[in-house]
Amino acid sequence: MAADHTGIGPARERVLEAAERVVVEVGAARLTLDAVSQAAGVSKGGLLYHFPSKESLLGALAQRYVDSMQGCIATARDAIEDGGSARDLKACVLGVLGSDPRLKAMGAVLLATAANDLALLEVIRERITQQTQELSESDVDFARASIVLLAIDGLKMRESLRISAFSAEQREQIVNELMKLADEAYR
Amino acid sequence: MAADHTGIGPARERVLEAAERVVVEVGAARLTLDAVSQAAGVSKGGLLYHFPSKESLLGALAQRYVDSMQGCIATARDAIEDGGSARDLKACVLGVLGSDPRLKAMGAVLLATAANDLALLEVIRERITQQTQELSESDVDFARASIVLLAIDGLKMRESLRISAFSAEQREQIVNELMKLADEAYR
DNA sequence: TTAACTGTACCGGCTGGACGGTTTACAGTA
DNA sequence: TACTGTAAACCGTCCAGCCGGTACAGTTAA
Repeated sequence: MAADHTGIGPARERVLEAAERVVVEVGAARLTLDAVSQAAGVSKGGLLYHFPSKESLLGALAQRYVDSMQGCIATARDAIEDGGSARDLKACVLGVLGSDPRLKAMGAVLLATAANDLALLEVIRERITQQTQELSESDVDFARASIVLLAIDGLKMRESLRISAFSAEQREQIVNELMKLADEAYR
Repeated sequence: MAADHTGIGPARERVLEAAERVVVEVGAARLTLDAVSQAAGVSKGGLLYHFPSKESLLGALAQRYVDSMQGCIATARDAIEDGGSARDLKACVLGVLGSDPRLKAMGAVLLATAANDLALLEVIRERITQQTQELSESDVDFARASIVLLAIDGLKMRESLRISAFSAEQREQIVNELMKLADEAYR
C-alpha cells in the first residue's frame, strides 16, 4: 500500500489534488513536474514513480474530473425525491452547478489538459458523446434539454476561468430557470 | 509602410492569423515564437519587432478575438430585419454560432491565452461584465436571456475543443430553439 | 524481501528573448 | 531627377534557463 505518513491519503491522490491546485493558482503554463511534486509534498522521483510521464498525469487528471462530475451528478440525483422524468436532467444542473468542491477546478483542469495535448480530451469527448446519444434516445425535447446542458457547461466554464459576472442572486435565478427548463423539456 | 511582398497584407495581421493557425493545428502547447514566425513567413526577429514579447502577442490575439466576435454579432444584427426587442439576443445566437470563419478558432485562441496567462482573459472578462450589466438593465427576462448566452458559450466551447457530438440536424434544432428562447425572453 | 518511496545529480532539447546588422520607404534638398 | 539621411521594418544568430525525463543509491514500513 501507499505510504501516507507525510500527508493525507495515498500519494497518488495527493499528487492529483496538488496538480489541480497548481493549475488553479499559477496557471496551466506553470504546471510543471517540479511544481506538482513540490505542492504534493512528494519528491520528483516519487511523482514519476506514480505517473511515468507528464502525459499520464494529465490523463489521470482528466479521468478524475470525469469521475468527479459523474459522482456529483449521482449524489444530486439521489437528493431529488420528486424529479419525475426530468430527474436526470435536473441532477445535472444541481450536480454540476452545486457547491461540491471537487468540481471547482473543473474548467482549469480541462484547460490544462487541452492546452498540453488535445488528445487528452478523448475521455471527455466520450462522455459527451454518450450523453448526447442517451438524450436523443429518450423521449425528451432534445433541443431544450441540450440547451440546459450547454448552459451548464457555459456557466461552469465562465466560473472556472473566473470571467463570470453574475451576482449571487442572478446566479440563483439562472439555476432556478434551468430547473424549470428541465421540467419543460419533458412536457 | 509595412513590407507586404512576401505574403498577404501587413505583417502584423499575418502574424496573428498564423498564430491562430498554429494553435488550431498543433495545439496551444506548441504555440512558440518559432512556430508562429515560421507559419507567418516572418523571421523571429521580425515577429518580436511587432510583438515585443509572447505575452503581447497573446494579448493581441485575445483582443482580436473579442473584436471579431463583436463584428460577427453586428453583422448578424444587421441581417435581422424583424427582430423585435429580441433582436440583440438573436444576433448573438446567429453571430457567434454562425458560419463566419473568423470565429472558428475562437475557443482555441481563448484556450491558448488562458493557458499561458490567466490575466490575459481580462479583456474577455470586461466584455462579459458589460454584457451582463446591459442585460440586467434591459426589460428582458434576465435568467432566460442569460441561459441563451451561456448555451451559446457552451456550444462554442465544445465545438472549438472538438468535443461536441451533435449532428448537423441536432445543431440546427438547438440553434432554432435558442432563437425561440430569445423571443420568449421578451414576452 | 518487496513495494513505495526519497534525494541528488545530471542531461539534451527547446524556448523566450536579446542583439547587431540589413533592407526598405520616404522626406528633404538641390 | 538624383542624391542622401533617417527611421521603420525586418533578418538571423546566439544564449541562458527551464523543463521533462533518467539514473541510481539509499530509506522506510509492512
